[in-house]
Amino acid sequence: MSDITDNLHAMRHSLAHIMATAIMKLWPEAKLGVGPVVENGFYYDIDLGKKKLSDEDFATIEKEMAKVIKADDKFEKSEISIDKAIDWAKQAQQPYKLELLNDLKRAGTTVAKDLDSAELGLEAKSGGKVDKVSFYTNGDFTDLCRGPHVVSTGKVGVFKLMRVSGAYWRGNEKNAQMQRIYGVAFASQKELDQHLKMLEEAKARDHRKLGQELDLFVFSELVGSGLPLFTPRGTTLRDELLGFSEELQRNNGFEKVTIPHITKRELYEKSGHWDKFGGQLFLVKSQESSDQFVLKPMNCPHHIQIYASRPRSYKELPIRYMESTMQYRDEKKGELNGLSRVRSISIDDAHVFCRLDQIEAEFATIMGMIKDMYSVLDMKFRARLSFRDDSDKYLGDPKLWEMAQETIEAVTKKLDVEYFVAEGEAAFYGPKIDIMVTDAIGREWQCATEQLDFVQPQRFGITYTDANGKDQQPVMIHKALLGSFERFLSVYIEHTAGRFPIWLAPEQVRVITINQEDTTVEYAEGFAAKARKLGLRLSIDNSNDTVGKKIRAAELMKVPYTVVIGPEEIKSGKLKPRVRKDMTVLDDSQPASVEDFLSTVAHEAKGRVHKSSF
RNA sequence: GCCGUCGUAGCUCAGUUGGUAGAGCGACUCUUUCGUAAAGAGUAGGUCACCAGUUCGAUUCUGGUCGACGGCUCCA
Repeated sequence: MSDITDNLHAMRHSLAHIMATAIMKLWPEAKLGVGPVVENGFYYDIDLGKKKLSDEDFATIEKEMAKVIKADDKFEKSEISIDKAIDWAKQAQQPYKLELLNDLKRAGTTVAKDLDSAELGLEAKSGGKVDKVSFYTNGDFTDLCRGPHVVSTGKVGVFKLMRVSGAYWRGNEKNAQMQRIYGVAFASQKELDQHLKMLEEAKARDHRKLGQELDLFVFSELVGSGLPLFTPRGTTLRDELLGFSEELQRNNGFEKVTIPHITKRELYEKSGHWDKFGGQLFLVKSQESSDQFVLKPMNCPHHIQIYASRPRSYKELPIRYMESTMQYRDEKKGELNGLSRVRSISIDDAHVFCRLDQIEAEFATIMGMIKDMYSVLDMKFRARLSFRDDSDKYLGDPKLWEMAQETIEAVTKKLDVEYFVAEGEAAFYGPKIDIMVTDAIGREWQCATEQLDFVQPQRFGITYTDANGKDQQPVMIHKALLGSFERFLSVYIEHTAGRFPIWLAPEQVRVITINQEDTTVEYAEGFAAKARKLGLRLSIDNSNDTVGKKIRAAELMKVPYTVVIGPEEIKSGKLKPRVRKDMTVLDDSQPASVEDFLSTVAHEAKGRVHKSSF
């Protein structure tokens, strides 16, 4: 961490203390949980008993915080023994702090793994055993804390309380529900303003809002929550994206397969998913037999069955199956959100079956496709190498894991992809590379992924015959370029703010007639026929509205090209296309012949031309 | 699933301290035939999310269900 981010971290953390100071003053009965730093600010979990905070309380708390800041009290650090700390917690009537300290005393540094140890007064001593804890005091407020803090309460930059929400004590839903008060904080007013502006921009781009306005997808209470219905426009988007993904994959030796959407539950018992995710599977009961079916939550076990349908030779590896049909996961209600979290998911999924010595090349091929994909989509990304930690939730031979993680890192380096390692983010069956895509307003999202899997080939006992006639176990690689289409669309709609490049635009050209006379309408229809011959998607607006109003309607739908047709065009055979302002290929200052215009647009669409900024 | 907020026309919203509701946009009809972001007039459209309860009477109060939003938690 640089000095600047270090200082920002200290400021945010100090603000958490200042907020706690203010709240203790306003509600002395408050019981404090923990108050860590998060991405753009800080929060503090607080148990206020029956008092429910709302947005209206923020002004009061902020005012009280301002007093603390104005006092400019020094943050004084003190170190005391655990036993004394426990006495302090009892005296201060802080049961949550007391619980932390008791755990700390009982288990040393291994305690409270579910919490960020930086927020506890936990000093990791070389021996691994904690005997002392540190406290910070500002004015008459003292809190168990490791720090770091700024020198005094006056040095904390600018902040704003944003929201309050429920949060379980120590993240466990069996524990008490506390109130999490969340604030953002920056070094300067300018940075805070920028952040607030970004949030506003994000709200304006919200894919749920744009999805409705641009007529891309809808939900129906009768169908159910988390089950989006894609309109013709939305389906065009999906199909174009899928077409591109499949084209890339086909060019790299992937073959499409087709599987049913239901399967006997035994398939997932064998794969290990039933144990791990059984609660999130939709069950389907047969009325003809005693079979218990489930809706497929994934495709890999099916693909394994295709692989396993006959003996395989080392010569035919790698075998690469792709598949993008819908999958179903019974996500928890409260987690559903627009398209970004749904219960019906389609992924541009594929599974590679290969030999150990082919892993590196396969990973490189997939990374190459990811680069192609996001270059055309005009989105920057970096790779998160999701490795295991030392917990016991992972299956398979640790040695293989280690070897695989090394290979993955080597490939990423070799292909010159920016990356970082995230321990503990691996799937239970193997390490993976997750692609973190940055959108136009700077937010990062996980989209593409490639994952190594040693576990399923073993569980299903699939083999190939090597050069010596011996059975060997292949390795599996799971991959997705876009990831879930639903999720990707949510990201991409917000990235582009609905201004899709020509190859993805559901409606590429809109033809507006200046009047409803036969000659005008016939000319427009002739124009449309020529355009459709070139594979363009367009519509004619010959409604009885003014030209201005029809232009406005096309603008609101973010149609890339709008063409007005009237006596002038019919006479000259030339068009003056109105070009959506972010488009760069066609210049709308000059009239163009019908043929030139259409071939330019068709060429742009076919070439998947994108522009450089949204 | 949990905590909190919310649900009035296709959309955005107003309103009813309990006596079954209104605007703008959109749709439809007519007039207008128009030159690059809203032409004018009229008409239709609502079991006030759903189901119970209280009440002479519920869209309004109470309870439950469903759905949405902000978080928590989870994410193959």
